[in-house]
Order: sequence, then structure tokens, then C-alpha cells
Amino acid sequence: MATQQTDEKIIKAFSKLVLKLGYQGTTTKRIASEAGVNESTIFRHFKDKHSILEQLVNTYSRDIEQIGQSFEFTGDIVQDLMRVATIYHDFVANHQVVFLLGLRESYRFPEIGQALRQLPKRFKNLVVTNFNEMVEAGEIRATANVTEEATNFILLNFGNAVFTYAYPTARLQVPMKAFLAENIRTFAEHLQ
Amino acid sequence: MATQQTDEKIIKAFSKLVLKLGYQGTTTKRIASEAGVNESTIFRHFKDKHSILEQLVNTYSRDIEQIGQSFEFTGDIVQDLMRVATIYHDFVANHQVVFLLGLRESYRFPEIGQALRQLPKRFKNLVVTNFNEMVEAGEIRATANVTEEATNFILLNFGNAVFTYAYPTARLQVPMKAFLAENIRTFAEHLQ
DNA sequence: AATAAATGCAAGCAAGTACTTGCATGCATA
DNA sequence: TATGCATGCAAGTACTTGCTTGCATTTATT
Repeated sequence: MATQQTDEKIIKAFSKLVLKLGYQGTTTKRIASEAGVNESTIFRHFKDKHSILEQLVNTYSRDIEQIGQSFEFTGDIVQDLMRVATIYHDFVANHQVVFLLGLRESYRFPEIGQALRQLPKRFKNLVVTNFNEMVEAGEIRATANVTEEATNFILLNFGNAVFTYAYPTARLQVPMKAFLAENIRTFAEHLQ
Repeated sequence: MATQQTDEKIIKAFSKLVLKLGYQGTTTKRIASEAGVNESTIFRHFKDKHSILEQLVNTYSRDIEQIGQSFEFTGDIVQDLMRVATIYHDFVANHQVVFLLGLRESYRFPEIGQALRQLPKRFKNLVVTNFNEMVEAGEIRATANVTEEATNFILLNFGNAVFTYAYPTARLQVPMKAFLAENIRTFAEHLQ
């Protein structure tokens, strides 16, 4: 029942369609057509439609654990925050489907919400660790409230990501590169 | 075909259900039951299901134009930003349904996306105006990049709103009052 | 009391949905 | 060449959805 090639075709089609049409709009017939596969074949590879999503969420969760494992702080706050932000946005870009489905359908699929929540958690830890080291090193002034600053940093990046992927046509949107180079820098400099 | 009372019952039921069940999950049969009204009555008041949503979006758009019309800056940046943030979050709280539907379904209903985009625009204008005055008044240092700071401010608030309403059960979430009192203050103080 | 408007009720329709089934066909491996 | 596996194909099932219709009943207005 499983040539991996077909699995991938289905997942790829599913992903592409979900971005355009949402979960419900992504019907099994459309998936089949987009994947160049018969509808019945989908159900030979996946128990049901929901399992396709499940597989994507699993990948997402597995990838989350890799985040920041080999991250080395440079000691320069501006550089460090820019790198953290870059990692964050790369991750979201590579998991757009789960990210968006989490926004749109987490009320219906609690497990996605569950998995999604790990992301800010993980990044907040990373940032808090960094901030604490920086305070000790004198790179951040001692009066700074580390927790709030870290939260603000995450919310800023999260807000930008939602804007970028949920409203691809909006105007406020800052191109990602400029956002990382300028807005994150602005934020970081405030801490010094 | 129109006693306003019934109109309101339907809209209220629709709103309540959409928050829990999303647009597609909010079936006309459920609306009827929640509103205590016969299903056919819904279609005597609204052309179709989508028109219920339309009416909410119209209200949203009308209300947006009121924002900031009578806003007077105090000259104290911390206070001003806290007030702007409060107005923002009150607005979102009063229009949760449209805000959430915009997040979830704007790919399907472009008009909602359209209406939603006015909100950050409007607020960004408000903030930029304020910032420019503050720079002249010496309340914000002249070296500050007004546009980026304003964008960051909006994204911060937006991110927090999305977190609050899209993931009501998440843990990173900062209670709104604390967010306004502390995180916004932290942000504002950086500008001085 | 008489008229008209708003609603309830019950049945139903057309279209779409996820998913199934039985069989024929192609393809690779042994 | 023969066997088995993955797929295509076509038809169909059971269910849900938005929406309609015809008629009886209530409610408000004059």
C-alpha cells in the first residue's frame, strides 16, 4: 500500500491546496487531481483525510525539537536577536501549512494547537537564556525586565509572521528581510 | 420580513457559534436552534448565510472610522501609547468575530481581509502622528526611526491580540491588563 | 374584529462531502 | 513467464449542507 513517492505526492498536493483553500476547501477529489492520483489511492495511503494533516503535524513537532540545539550566542545582542528571529521565520516558512492551519482550525483540531504552542515556548526559552547571559555580561542594562522583553520579542515576531502568511496581500506588511534587518535591530538596540 | 429583534437574535447566535465552531461549523440549523428561531426564518431575514457575516463586517467597517477621532495626546509617551493600545484591544474585543473570521477565512472571503486591513493602517497612522509630535517635543529622541517603531508597536499589539483570541488556552498568553500595563510600558520607555 | 405581516412546521431538493468496493490493468521482482 | 503489489476506474453509499416551498398559526396594526 505504500510507495513513498505517492505518499509525498499526496502530502505535497494537500499542502499546496490547504494554503489556497483551507482544510475544508481541500477536498479529497481535489487532492487527487492535484497529485495526479486516483481518489481511492489517497485512502490506500492514509486512513482518512485527517491523517494527512497528522503526518504534517508530526513532522512539525519533530522539527521543533531541533530548534536552537546548536545555537551559539555571539555575545552581540543585535546579532544574536537577528539570528534568533531568522531561525524563527525560517521555521515558520518551512511549516507554513501547519502554522496556518493552527491559526485557522486549532479550535477544531486541538492537537494542532497543542503542537503549535511549543514554538513560542521554545523560542521564549532561547531568548530568556540569551537575555540573562547578556545582563550578566553587561550587554543588556541590569534594569531591563527580561521576561517582558522576551515576550515582546516573541510577540513582535509572531505578529509579523501572522501578517505575512495570513494576509499575503496586506500593505502594512514588511518584507521579511527588511523586517529582520531593521525592525529587529531597532528592537535589539533598545536593550543596550 | 424584518423585525429587528429577530435580526439581532440571529446575528447574536451566529457570532456566538462562529467563535466556537468556525464559519463552516456554524450551520444554519445550529444558528436557528441557538437563536430559538426556525431555520426558514433565517432566510427570510438574510438572503443567505454569507449575508449574516456581511452585516457584521459592515458594522466593523463603520466602527473603524470612529477610531481616534476624538483622541487627544497627553504628551506623555508612556501614557499615550498605553491609551492607544487600550483602544486597539477594546476594538478587537468588541469585534472578535470579524477579527477571528478575518484570520481564519480571509482567503475565502476577500472582503473581510479588505476590511480587516484598515485596522492596523488606522492605528499606524495614529501612532506615527503621535511619534512625530513627540520627536518635535523632545519626548522621543530625534534619532528614533519613527516608521519602524510604529510598525513594531502595531505588530506587538497585533501579535498579542492574535494570541489571545486565536489560542485562548495557550500559556504564553499575557493577561490583557498586565500586557497593557507592563509590556506596552516597557516598549514605550525605550523610546524616551 | 379584520387585515396583514412575521413566524413555525414539515418535508424535501440538489449538490457536495469523505470514504468504500470490486474489478481490471500495469509494473516490477523472482 | 508468473506472481504480487500498487494503482486506475467507475459506481455507489450514507450523510450533511444551504436553501426552498406551501401551508398553518401567531402576533401586531388599524
